Order: sequence, then structure tokens, then C-alpha cells
Amino acid sequence: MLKLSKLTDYTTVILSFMASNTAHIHSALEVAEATGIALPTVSKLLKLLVKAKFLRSVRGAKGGYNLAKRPEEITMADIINLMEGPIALTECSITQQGCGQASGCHIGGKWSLINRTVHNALESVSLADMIMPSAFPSEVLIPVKSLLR
Amino acid sequence: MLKLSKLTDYTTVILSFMASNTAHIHSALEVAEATGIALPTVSKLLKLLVKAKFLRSVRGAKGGYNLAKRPEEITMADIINLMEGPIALTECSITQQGCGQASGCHIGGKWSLINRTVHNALESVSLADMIMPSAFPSEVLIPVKSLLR
DNA sequence: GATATTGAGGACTATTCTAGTACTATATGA
DNA sequence: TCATATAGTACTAGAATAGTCCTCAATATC
Repeated sequence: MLKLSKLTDYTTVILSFMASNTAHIHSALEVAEATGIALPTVSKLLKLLVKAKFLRSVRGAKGGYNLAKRPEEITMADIINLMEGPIALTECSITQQGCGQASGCHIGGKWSLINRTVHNALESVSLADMIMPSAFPSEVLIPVKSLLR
Repeated sequence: MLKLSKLTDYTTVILSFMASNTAHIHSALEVAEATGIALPTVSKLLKLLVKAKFLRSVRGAKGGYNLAKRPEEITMADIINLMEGPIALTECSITQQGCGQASGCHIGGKWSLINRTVHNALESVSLADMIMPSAFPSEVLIPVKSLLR
């Protein structure tokens, strides 16, 4: 499976919870109970999200966390980028310098296109979209092939 | 990084090599030398690709492998599906039955859309596209957000 | 001002996954 | 019949991931 790490998955769940309830601040315990994720793990992720400026924290008794940005301003691409680094399906697509397989590999450019496509897909979905109850979308068409020539 | 396993990466390189030279059959050793991937690994992948019907094999002396399908008929989605299983960014998007986090997670439907978008992106690129020398594509636009409501 | 509550930060461990290797059996051309 | 090549399976080492724990710092409340 072309997969995200569990922690990335948890992070989207946590952020979605925060976004759906922006009124007051939530303690780590509260988030853990609401999401069903173990407290130490939640705590670890919340700290990470503060560092990344997605959340604000309030220390001390009655402290907790809340969103530092509007839900529309946080995209899936942002979240994945934070948790997993740059969105790229292959090693060689990250840096400009080719990979070790140089002699046998002539497909670098195509990967960069594919990566960009995936990135765009993820950037087009924000936290606000994630928490919106939705009718099932009809069809998604992507003109990638037409661009390959 | 939202990443593919190395083996998946190798597989695309190997298949691209086979596709760019469909005239005669290639031994595992030949493929290994052409791609720069270690022979045992190449051998393992070639066997896998035969089982998946992407390649045909000829046993015995002067044996080897060649493509069983036309390059246009093998898409990136096919390759990733073979190597990593169904294209899905999260566990819960694969099966219909919700995840263990049921109580806290209300975003399953959105993931399915995102997954479908990514899948479409990957399905639109075939082996034939991968081996074609290309001008750099200009822009890729995906109307995902407009479909979320 | 003392105490309880809650976040900050970092270290550590267990487990799982991945990649790579090795070995034996089978088929075929010369 | 021998050399060459694939088929199939099992195993191992290493790396990445997930998860936990402990100590320190800040703040509200009594």
C-alpha cells in the first residue's frame, strides 16, 4: 500500500478534531479520549504540531491546545509534508542530483511530474474540507497523460 | 516522504528497461547490469513480475524475460498495486468496515476521495509514457477541492 | 505561597517491515 | 550430459516506526 505512517494518520485525526471544535482549548487527555489514540502518543504529536505552528499551546493548569491557523489554511499536503517530509514517491525525485542508478535510470523527469500531480491533489484538500460532511463526489479527472509528451 | 519502497522503484526501472527494448529476451544478469541493481534482487523481482503476468519467461540456457503486455497496457497504478497492494494512504480506506478509532474518526469518506485522486494520477501514466523522452510539462491542475462539498 | 495540573523536551525500547541473500529444484539448448 | 538460466522458498540483518517513560517548566487555584 502506498501508505502514510500511522502517526501521519493520527495527526490528521487530531487536527480534524481540533478544527471541528475551535471554540476552546483542549488538553492532551481530552484529545486522547476523543480520538481513541493513546495519551503518550497524542502528547508527542501535539508537541510536534505546536513546533510546526499548526497549534498554539497554553501551559499550566487548565492549559491545552488549539488551532493556530484557520482550518482552510492547513492542507493535507502541509500535514504530510510535516510528518513525512517532502512529498516524493522516489528518493531521486527529491534532489536534483540523479540517483546512484544513473546508468540504468532515465525516468527521473516523469517521477517529478507524477509527484507534482500527487502533491496538487493533496494540496487541494484542507482541514476545513476534511471536517465538512459531504455528499459523495461524482468523478475526479486528471489530465496527466495528456501532458506527457 | 510519501514514499514507495525501493523494490517498487527498482521494478519501474526494470520494466522501463524491458519496455524500451522489446525485441529480444533479456536474462536476469543482463537486466542487472543494465540497471545497476544487484543480481539477486533483480532475479527476485523478475520472478515476481512473471507471476503477475507483466513478463513472460523462457527457462533453460539462452532463456530470459520479456514483456508480456504492450507498454501502454501497464500503468504506474498497476505496478504500485502489485508491489504495495491497493493504493490507499490509510488503513481504513481499504476495507469498508471502519477502523478501530471509530469513535474519533469521521474523515473516512474524504480519504477515499483523496485516494481515488492519487490512483487516477498514477493510472494515467503508462510504461510507454515513462520511456518516452519528454519536454517538461507545463502545469497540472486537479479539480479536487471543487468536488468536496 | 503551596500544590495540583498540564505542557516541553528528550531518551529509550520493542516491534515491525524491508531489503537483500542463499540454497535447492527444474527446464532447456548445445 | 553438461552448462546455463529460471522457479520457488526460506532465512537474516538492518533500518525505520511506533510507542512509552521520565524529568523539568509554567500556571491556575486555593
